Amino acid sequence: YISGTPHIGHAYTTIAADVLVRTARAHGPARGLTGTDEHGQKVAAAAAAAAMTPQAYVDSLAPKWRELAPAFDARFDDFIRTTEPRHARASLALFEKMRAGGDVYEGVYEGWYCTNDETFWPEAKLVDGRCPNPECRRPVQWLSEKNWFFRLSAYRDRLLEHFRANPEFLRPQSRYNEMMAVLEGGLEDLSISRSSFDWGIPLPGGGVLYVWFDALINYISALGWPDDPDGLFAQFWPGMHLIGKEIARFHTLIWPAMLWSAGLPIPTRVFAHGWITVEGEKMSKSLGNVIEPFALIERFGADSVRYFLLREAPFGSDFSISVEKLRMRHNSDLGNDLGNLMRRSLAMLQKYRNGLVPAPVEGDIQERFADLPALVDEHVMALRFREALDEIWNLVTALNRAIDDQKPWVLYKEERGVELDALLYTLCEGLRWLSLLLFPFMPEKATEIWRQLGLEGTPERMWADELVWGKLAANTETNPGEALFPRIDAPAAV
RNA sequence: CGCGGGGUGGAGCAGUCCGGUAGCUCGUCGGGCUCAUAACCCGAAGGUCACAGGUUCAAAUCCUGUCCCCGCAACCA
Repeated sequence: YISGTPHIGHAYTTIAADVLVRTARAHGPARGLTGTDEHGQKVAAAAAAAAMTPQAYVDSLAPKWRELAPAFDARFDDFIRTTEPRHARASLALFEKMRAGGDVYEGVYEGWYCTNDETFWPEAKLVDGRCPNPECRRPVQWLSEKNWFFRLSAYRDRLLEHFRANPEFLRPQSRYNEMMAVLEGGLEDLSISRSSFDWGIPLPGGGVLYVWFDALINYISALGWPDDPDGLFAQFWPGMHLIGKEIARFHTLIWPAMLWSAGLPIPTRVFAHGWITVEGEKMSKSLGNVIEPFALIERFGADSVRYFLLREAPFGSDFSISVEKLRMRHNSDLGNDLGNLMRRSLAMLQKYRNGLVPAPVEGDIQERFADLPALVDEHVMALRFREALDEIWNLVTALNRAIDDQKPWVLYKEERGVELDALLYTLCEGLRWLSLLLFPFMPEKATEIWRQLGLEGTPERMWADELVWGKLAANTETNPGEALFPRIDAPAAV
């Protein structure tokens, strides 16, 4: 939803989706979509306040949003704005299809309306019969407008059934429970058009589509539905949705009902992640604690931020971030554990074997981590990013430990070449695995590991072909280089 | 009785749905090592799992009640 500029929370969703898509691509075709939702009364009001037309207003904001994903190295295949013609076409087509099926009818939308706030208020919210907005408190009027309604109530039982039969449909559990409670309480029909303002997709008979009704459709309009000229809809729908927890209701109740109504398949799974808070408090301009994504990238690099957001807390629950925590993670996990592992490994290879990779060997590490790729894949596909990274870090730790256990500097001094070669190979091949496995999480740094190992291209490859122990060829010439994650010191005390 | 989340060693968090020796990261202390980004490895200390009842052979985990903290309650991920 387009409003102001993106903050770190938006980046969170974007990054998680990117990791998911990149991991999926390591197994076959996958497509990632993001974009902006640009209609609605709020946008119209904000535009008016800025003395702009709504279109000019959203046009002025959209570029910042389009930059967000690339800034974090998130590569999506498409970026859709709900103000694009392709989206209007699909939205109207879906509307018509639902109407033809008998689920859309004309009705009267009415309630207490505050003209100043341009908002309908439920009776219970009114304060002494006036607008509940503390800064308004004007008298409200009873307004009724003729609108289109969607027979959402008719889908309640089917939704309940679907939820019960597919406990994985909505994750995490807390959101699932919440939606079950809503369903058990019953669903009311939904007004899906507005006639009191005009910033939206115009309907043939007058009025515009309700912003949420059209916004949800972006997932299929971007795939080319209904004409599907490129076959994308056929190939990639139904897909998965990654959203913030506050819009679970729209994505798991209303959206599936809309799709069913039009005879289309519903999303395979919806994952509603939690909020990011700053030092335990909600980010807000008045508190002055907003973390600006572009500033973080400048200081830590996109990959460290990506890593931090997905490693720090279980995906799904709210979590509290701080720049200091990010700095600690950067230094300890990335710099000390991973970066230093690569550095010391390649330094020894350089020193003892002129930087040439010895012949492939198998061993404990290879055996112990044979299942790692499958495990990581399983975790990522279930949005357990933290668990996936925990598993990957077990390999990092195991390699660091192997160095300490086997003391290559002693092996070298005592001229125990076979043992030394075996260890050095294990380290290099382990690093190659790490590069492949970490690519979805940290594309740039993973590629740097790949490069320093002396490999061609990038680690964006099919796991089934590449994550085979022993694939790193003997005599590969490594290119040890700069530290992967240079230490970042705390700002000097003030 | 509005809705939701949470209270677990110094800090930050897992574990709670499907009861069975309380786990991770950071920090602290001690040791090892010297290839490496003052990095790495090993070991130790440290917790009445908010409180009170209950169920059970057994409860952080289930049930009941209480206290405290934090979000939300205009379409903000």
